[in-house]
Amino acid sequence: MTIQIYNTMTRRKEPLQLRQPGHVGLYVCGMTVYDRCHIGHARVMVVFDMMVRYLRATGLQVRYVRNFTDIDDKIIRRAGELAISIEALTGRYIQAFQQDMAALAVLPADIEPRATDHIADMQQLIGRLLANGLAYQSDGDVLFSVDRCHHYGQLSGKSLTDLEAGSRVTVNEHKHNPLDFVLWKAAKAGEPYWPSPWGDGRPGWHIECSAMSMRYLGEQFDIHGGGLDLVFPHHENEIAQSEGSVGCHPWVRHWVHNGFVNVVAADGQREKMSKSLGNFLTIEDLLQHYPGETIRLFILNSHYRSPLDFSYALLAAAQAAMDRIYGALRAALPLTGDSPCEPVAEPLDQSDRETKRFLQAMNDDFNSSQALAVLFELVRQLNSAVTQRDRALACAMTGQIRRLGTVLGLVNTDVNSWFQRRPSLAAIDAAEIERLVCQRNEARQGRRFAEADQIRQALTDLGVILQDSASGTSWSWQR
RNA sequence: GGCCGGGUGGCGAAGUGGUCUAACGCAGAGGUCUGCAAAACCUUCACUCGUGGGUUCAACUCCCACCCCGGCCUCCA
Repeated sequence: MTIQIYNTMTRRKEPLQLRQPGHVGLYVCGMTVYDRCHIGHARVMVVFDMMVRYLRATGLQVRYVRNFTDIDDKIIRRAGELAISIEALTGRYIQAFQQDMAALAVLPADIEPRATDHIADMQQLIGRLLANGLAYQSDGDVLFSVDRCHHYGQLSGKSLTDLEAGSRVTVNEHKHNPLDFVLWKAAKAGEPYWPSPWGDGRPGWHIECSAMSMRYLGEQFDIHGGGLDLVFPHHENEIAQSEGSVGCHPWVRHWVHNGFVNVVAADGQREKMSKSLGNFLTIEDLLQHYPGETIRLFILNSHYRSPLDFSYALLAAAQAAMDRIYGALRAALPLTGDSPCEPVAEPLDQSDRETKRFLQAMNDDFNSSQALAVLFELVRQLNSAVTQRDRALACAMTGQIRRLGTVLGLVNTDVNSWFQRRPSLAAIDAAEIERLVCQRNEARQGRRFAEADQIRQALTDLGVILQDSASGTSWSWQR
């Protein structure tokens, strides 16, 4: 079964073609670290994490590179505002990023390079571009000459003439073409700089991704990803400068972009969530209300290329869906024992109908939405198995749910801790709850139902939900 | 203005020439179970896929027009 993957360059799904069979080189444009991550960032990270997990689950060897942009105008400005060093600022937000990713079950990339550690690589590329006549110096800057690039505009489906006609870029004296972009910026007073053959300065934004991706994946590689908003100009420029410097085409085989997260405003209008619009919610904010897995399910419930509207109501629905999965696993616990969780040690095969359908969905441009549907079918089967007290089937289904869930980065939590994650405002602790549950069960055994109901009501008022079953009473915090 | 996406039930969201009288989740209704609940299970919940034409034996799925929404063309995931 081949994996079909949508290529922004050709605007169609294509079979995944690897330069080296069995090995995938993947580069994703990461964060500019000057603030907390918002849900838009969460989406890119979760989506590509899901892809990496899946590619690995099919037996492919993936080398995943995701960078940190740790030098740029916004970082410099922000550090100035906070009166701290750039290193302190970027260090702080890299740490915050890693915390957020851990909560979302996003695995670290294999290599997480920082721009400032690759200045020499960038300078080398810039030197080659100058030597190849594709770049020029002007007032201490080094600029890329888009007119010298035949393919310019191919990725974003734009032509140079269209771009110039509709250009909002102000005409700049020292640019040959208004669309020329900076490779190396001359140092300004008070800003950090590095020495270079063209004078002191710092790199332009786009060159870092060319330098770091080629550094770790070679001059040509398989997949380059990022948010849809990076298609133009960032990725367009990366292609121009990369192909121009190393002289290979195509530089990258597959271009993969995820859709935006939109925010629905009070008036019903939706718009892209972004830093510049100031309408963003941070992952940290969301984690106050819901576990990371719920946010992850919310993201993976729609296809990665579709727009995704965010609201707390939608997140609540995702929470209910997660509870359904964990609810089934919990109900099965008395039958299956504590940890029938099978690690994904071996590549997924098509041994059963559900796994086959799961693979088919994921092979079709990572259709996580359909894959999730398979997961929920397994959940129903597990519930039935538990009702029928079919231990073998319950164990099998539990294993399947854990196994396929892991491929999506879901179902990572211990069942009881999922339901017993204590809300911050809770006025009662677990020991006290257990004590009351026992007391109530004694009352029930003595058929003193009024007393039992009274205890249950008291717990309900404190936000604790009870469920009686043949194998005992379980409790959860109210959502 | 140029260029891209998209409009599917109460909500979210798959599907994209016949298997679709449309997956899956949330919410709702009825039933089973339960001391009562809850959960679970069963049944039910779009004769219909923005609107109007066209192509076809057959369209939600292809083509045309129109309406509406979002995005890119500037930093942005």
